[in-house]
Amino acid sequence: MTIKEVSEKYHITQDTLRYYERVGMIPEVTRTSGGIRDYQEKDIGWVEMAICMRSAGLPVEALVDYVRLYQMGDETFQARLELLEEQRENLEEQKKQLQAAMDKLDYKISRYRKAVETGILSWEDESCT
Amino acid sequence: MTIKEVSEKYHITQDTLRYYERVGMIPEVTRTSGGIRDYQEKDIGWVEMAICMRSAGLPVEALVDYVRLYQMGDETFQARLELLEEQRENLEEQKKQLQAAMDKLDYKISRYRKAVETGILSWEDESCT
DNA sequence: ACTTGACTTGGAGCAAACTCCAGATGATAA
DNA sequence: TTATCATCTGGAGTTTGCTCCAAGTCAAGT
Repeated sequence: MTIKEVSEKYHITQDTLRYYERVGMIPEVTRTSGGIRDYQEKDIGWVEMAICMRSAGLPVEALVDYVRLYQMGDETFQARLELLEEQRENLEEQKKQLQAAMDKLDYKISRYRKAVETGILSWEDESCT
Repeated sequence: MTIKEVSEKYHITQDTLRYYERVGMIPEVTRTSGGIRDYQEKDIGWVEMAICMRSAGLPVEALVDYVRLYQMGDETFQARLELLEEQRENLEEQKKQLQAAMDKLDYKISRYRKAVETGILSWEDESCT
């Protein structure tokens, strides 16, 4: 698969794909004899995972660390597990904050809607605690 | 409440508090006659809301827009509601991506744990599709 | 062989969201 | 009143994560 095909499949620019590889967020991609990227299934697997993790907000650096450990082989097994667990906890925390903000937004939206109905268009508490 | 007290209460730097005000993410804070910030309840309400929304990833610009509309008065009521609804949808999307990443992480972690038990320390699919 | 178009690299540029700094001013205690 | 400390402002600097560019190479069609 060419870089163009991968970029179209995952709606991500070619520049970003090269960037991910350059910084080590994914391992080096398979090349043709001429030096052109030719994404194999395993390369695409890494791309998918990178996109998924980034879309959830995992830092690039965490993924770089993971790939580095992965390439160091089986001795880094425990370290990799710990890295994943740490990132999982971060996402858990992030989820809580997301939910808190959504709850607040929902509350404000419901009040705005009610205000539209009644024609009373203002109130005091912007924080909605 | 002084800026120091607010910064300690919400674990946010004084610089960030000033920045939020400077860019218009919160309305201008009440001042003493000497020009020193003296956060009142309503100021703190805005700070709380700003911190909550930012922690969920809402862009600064969206909050600036909201405050601007708020300060323009009742004519902007509908626009404010729409802004909130749009941001709510963004969070909904963000939540889905977060969940997808968490599911993937959970799967990987469970495989790593199983591998530790059995002593078989590697497998092929890094993408865990 | 030559042209056209996709792909390559290294490095520069950019937007977002802070973060830090210097020099000035305000508040407080001796 | 003077020293000390907190806070002020405007502006510069930093970090993260891309994004763009120029100059060169590769590949496919004529």
